[in-house]
Amino acid sequence: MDGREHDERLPKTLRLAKRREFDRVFKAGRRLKLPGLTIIYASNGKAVSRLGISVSKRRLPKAVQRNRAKRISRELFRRNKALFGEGYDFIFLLGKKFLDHPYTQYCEWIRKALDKRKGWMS
RNA sequence: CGGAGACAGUGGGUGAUCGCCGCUGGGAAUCUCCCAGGGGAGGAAAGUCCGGGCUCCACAGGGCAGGGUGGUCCAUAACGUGGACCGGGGGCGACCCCAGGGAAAGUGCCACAGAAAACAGACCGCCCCUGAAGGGGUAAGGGUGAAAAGGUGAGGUAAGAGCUCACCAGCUGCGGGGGUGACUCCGCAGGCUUGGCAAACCCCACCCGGAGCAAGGCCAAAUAGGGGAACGUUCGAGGGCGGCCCGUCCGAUGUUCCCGGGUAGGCUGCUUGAGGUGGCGGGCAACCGUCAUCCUAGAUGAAUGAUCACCACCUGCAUGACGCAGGGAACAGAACCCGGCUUACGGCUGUCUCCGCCCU
RNA sequence: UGGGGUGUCGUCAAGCGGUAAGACACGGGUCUUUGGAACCCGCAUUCGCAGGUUCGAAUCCUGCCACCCCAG
Repeated sequence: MDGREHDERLPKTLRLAKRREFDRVFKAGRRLKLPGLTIIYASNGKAVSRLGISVSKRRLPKAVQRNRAKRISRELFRRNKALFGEGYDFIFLLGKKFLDHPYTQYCEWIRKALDKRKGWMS
């Protein structure tokens, strides 16, 4: 894949960082369920789409597991930014089974799921 | 060769592509981007079980309450940690384990069994008196129990008993030798001997103020409210001065400005430290001194990653050799910083020691 | 990050140094044509785990493990 054509960067400005931002998406967002992963999204009125990750200490009790799950989640968003369009905030809500499936499997699932919901873009 | 004991080290590497967070330099340019360089998890970062530094609060000194520690001497900033030694226990041994002060200050507990479980006492028994019932003496033997009031031998006696004696064990006191000390060795005297549990209450000695970096410090929107100044408006409510009007002051209200507290948010604390490495010196050692040298993460909805290839390195098969297949790790992720303890952990390497068997 | 609490049979639980109450459930039996109810009997050798103290530990001490709750 040619990195110059697609912007695969993910600086802090494309991340949700405040409690209010998370609360807004949780309250107003629509949900998309995958095994071990729930994607919540809501439009944000900006020119870019942003990512927030939420993982419960109850579901993944060890810090190593949580860190790894977050990193894989970031890669999923970063390498597939084109799929997520513009002007939306996404929250990846990670579950206990998230680490049971490999990265490539989730790439496939997200691609299919977002294709099916083409309508939400327009 | 096999088994065992005590320790120490290591905790993957190279390359490619796409990313993340600080730092330094430069450029856009205004609080965000771009380029280059360099840095970016651990031996336990963990559990949060102890101890300190640091910060704020409290505080004359001392005591009480509460909590902790518990052989001795060292080490240390300090410790519940470490070292050496003493005492006790386990192992053929290398070696390992021990909260290891006080029970003749006091209180309490010791189930069941047993006569009796702690100022002793007497079931069977033994002995004496006696016609028997019963009375008296005794603690050697039996039996119970986790534990039964020194052990062995001799004398002694109606039968017996430290009742007497010798030796042994233990206790107390004194003297002497060794050791800083815990303690140990030797001698003498005493009374013959006084159970266990203080991780039961307790006594003794020593130690401990409380909270925690979300500590603490600084900057500071919006909104509401507080203080002050200036100007202005009108029904000027109401009130003070005044006999009354006028006037004047306070004042509800409006605009502007200033001040202080302070929320969101931001900055700081924030990484150079009881620091690492090496040499020399002191000490049995823990550790200490000194010289040289090095700078080694600072995130904050929280960076240190993903994908691919190859290789160290393991496992299995095959073994004359080449090789083939699979895996490519385990435990685990910094959150103010150190010293310990404890727990988790795949594989590999090294040093010293003990026991057994065989060969020379 | 800091603080607090609980682990005893399948479930709810008492016991707090001396052979581990009880209830429900479960298994067997009596009764009944059968089922239910009732009655009788049975049911914890690891009291979360590992050491230690004690003659003796679910209970006391130490170290772990798991779960739950609270503050921000």
